[in-house]
Amino acid sequence: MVIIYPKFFSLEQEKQERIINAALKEFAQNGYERASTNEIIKEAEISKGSLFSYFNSKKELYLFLLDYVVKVIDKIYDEVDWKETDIFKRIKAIGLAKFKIYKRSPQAFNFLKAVAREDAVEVKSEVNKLEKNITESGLERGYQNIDLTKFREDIDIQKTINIINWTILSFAEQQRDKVNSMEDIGMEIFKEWDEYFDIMKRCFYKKEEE
Amino acid sequence: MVIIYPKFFSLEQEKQERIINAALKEFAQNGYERASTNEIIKEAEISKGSLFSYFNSKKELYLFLLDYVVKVIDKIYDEVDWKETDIFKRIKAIGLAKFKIYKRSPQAFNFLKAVAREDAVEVKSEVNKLEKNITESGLERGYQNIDLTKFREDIDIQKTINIINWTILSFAEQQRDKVNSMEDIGMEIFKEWDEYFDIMKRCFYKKEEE
Amino acid sequence: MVIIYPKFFSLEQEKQERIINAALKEFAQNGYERASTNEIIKEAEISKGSLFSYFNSKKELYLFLLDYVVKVIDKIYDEVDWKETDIFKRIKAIGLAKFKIYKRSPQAFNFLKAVAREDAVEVKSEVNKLEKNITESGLERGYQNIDLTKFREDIDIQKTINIINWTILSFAEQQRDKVNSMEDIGMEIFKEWDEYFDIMKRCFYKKEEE
Amino acid sequence: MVIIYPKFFSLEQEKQERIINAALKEFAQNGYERASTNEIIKEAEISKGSLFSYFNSKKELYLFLLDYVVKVIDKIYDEVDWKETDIFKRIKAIGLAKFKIYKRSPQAFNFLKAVAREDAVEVKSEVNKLEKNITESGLERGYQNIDLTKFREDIDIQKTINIINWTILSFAEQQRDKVNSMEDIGMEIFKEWDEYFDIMKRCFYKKEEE
DNA sequence: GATGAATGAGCCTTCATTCAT
DNA sequence: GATGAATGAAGGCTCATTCAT
Repeated sequence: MVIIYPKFFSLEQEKQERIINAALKEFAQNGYERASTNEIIKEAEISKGSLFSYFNSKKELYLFLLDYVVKVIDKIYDEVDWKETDIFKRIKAIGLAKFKIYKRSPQAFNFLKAVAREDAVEVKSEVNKLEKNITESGLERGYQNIDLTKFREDIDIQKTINIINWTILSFAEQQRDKVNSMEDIGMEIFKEWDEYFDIMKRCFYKKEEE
Repeated sequence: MVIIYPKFFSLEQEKQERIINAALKEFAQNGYERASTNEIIKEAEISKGSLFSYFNSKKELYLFLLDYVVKVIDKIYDEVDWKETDIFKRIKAIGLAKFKIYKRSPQAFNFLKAVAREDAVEVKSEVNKLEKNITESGLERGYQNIDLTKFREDIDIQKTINIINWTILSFAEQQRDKVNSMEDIGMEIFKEWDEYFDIMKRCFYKKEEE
Repeated sequence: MVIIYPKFFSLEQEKQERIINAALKEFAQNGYERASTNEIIKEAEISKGSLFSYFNSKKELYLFLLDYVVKVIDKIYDEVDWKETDIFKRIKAIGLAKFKIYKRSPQAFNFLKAVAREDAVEVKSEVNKLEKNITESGLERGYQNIDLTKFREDIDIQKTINIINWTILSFAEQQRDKVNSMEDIGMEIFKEWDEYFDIMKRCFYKKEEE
Repeated sequence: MVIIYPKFFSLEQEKQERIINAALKEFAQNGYERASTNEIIKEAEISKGSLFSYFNSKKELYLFLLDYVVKVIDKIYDEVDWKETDIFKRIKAIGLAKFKIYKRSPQAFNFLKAVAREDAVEVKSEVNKLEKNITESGLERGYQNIDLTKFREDIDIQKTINIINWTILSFAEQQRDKVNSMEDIGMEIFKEWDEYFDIMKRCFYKKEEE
């Protein structure tokens, strides 16, 4: 399961990045199957033989990138303030962290976005595994240390958190389809986001909170 | 724009179904581009020449399936009781109709799910057209005649309906990922579903509803 | 070598003609290989099975047409006045006969023209055989009973006749490339033709002829 | 318009020739449309992928060959003595040059012959361009600097030159059909050729020439 | 270690021919 | 005898992977 790529990692940093970015970009733009190794080597300015000596196949390259983006996600969580106990503020903090990371490595985000839509049989099982992983560990971490006493007492809190979560994710996806690139994102999105938060706070929290 | 396929429709029912199901399955699993007509004819047990005499190209076959699933969706709406004005009962009715149809043609559902992720240039415009169609007519019909007075007055109703909708869809997707086949689905899922409804009803409706 | 097609010949005259004309046209327009039996049956309004029961293959159909046009050519020679002994008048008579026949069955001429350019391996040998046949029997008949005393005595008459013949054929081919269809042919071509005749008469005949 | 094929030209000479000859042969025998790249690679003993990496498509391969044969033709004219002003000696010089080139690359000649009959839409315009080119530059060069005073004054010189030209070409074609390979060609053909020249000289030149 | 030419299985599509009705 | 649905070999072309240099 754990494969390391000694040949690749012994390359100079800059070359590694060139290859990773070229590959992320190509897979993000075209999906697994339609992505062309030719385009990747052209963009990364390396030879065909090199690519296949670092990784052994297109599939392994893809799997490597999957691992790579997991680390990027981890960085997001590192930037979040885990002391904040209000769930909506926490979610917001995570969202902002994501946004900052995106600014730093947009390729990884686009790739991740594409991964979510990937359905090539050859990599499907790995993709699903990753997704389950992310979701679970995300939830675990994401909702650690949350102050659950703020919630109304007549509702199932875990399910309510699910509703909040699904709402955020679905809203994000809806926005993603609206904008062409993350560059377009402005503050008005965050404003609309807050409006959803307000509804949920008003409905799911006890009367006199905050 | 409206092409009919007389050769295909004059086949015996059973063969038509074999072909449709084989094609739906292959496209659902692999997306437009990577789907192989070879696999389709193998699964449907027909010859290459036949497939291309019924439909004229891979693209037309795909477009035909697009039309086909629209009809499946329409059947869903035909089974729904549109006189019911309570939004949760309405959603439940739609959900049950979907479920019944799914039992009858599961391939169509998987295909539709794949269509949503399709980005092959060759069929993109048609896919988009369909999606716009479904979304619009879906929303139009889905939320027609709903009694909005039941909602609390201190929240934006349209946004609240979005939350309800996203919750239902996300819940359904989550369930879909859990079970391997729809065969496994039992009543306990509907029970859990109702629990989400209860939370939302309790939170989004006025105090004294029913 | 001699194959007859009893099934075909027992059809009613009108149907035979429909098939022949459709086939001549399709082969003339597209050459042997690119010609489509589908187009032929569509134009002739018969079924696929019928075509292949009359003739057994595309190749036999083509060979049949080859035979058919030979008969058309024979008709040309039947219309020529073989009593005329002057070679140039004879050639002109043949040319005019060709022209008249063309008016009656242009398809056959276009087919013949296409045959001359045919190079499909599958029918090449038969085409060559036919061409040799036509050329030889054409020359035999064409130059029967010619008054050779008109020619100068210091030149080889057979070779001179070859020169005349080649000149006529090459001139005709040149004209054929210029005009798009036989419809365009006017009298000015015959005038230019006569000018070549004049040169040759002046040069190859004895001084004081006629 | 001018495409070069660096991948192809960087192959070793012998391989280039194998490919060129295989392609010339296949196109000559079958015409553009019916020629099979499969046959070409089989004959040239290269792989499918290779052929399409050198040239990008069947069409480009064909166009490349068109260019190639133009160069062969140019070589012919380079070997001709353009100071000779007698038309028959000039024609003979051209004929001999052609013959020598033919010995070196017979495939090119057969290809050129097939090109003249080509009517595939995909390459028609290029073929026509080439033909116009050849015809014009051929006539221009071929009959440059000819001493026209040798001709009789009572005939149209241009038409007479046409007759001479057609005779030569037709004679050559007749010979080509008689022999199976150019290996068979001996001096007796040139002897017969001279006899035609003698007739024409005697008839078309003024009485007291040379 | 790096290169990129070579490979060949696989893609979609066409069409002459067969054969059950 | 007539039909046309079914067949499958062959077409041009792509691309991940290999391997001699």
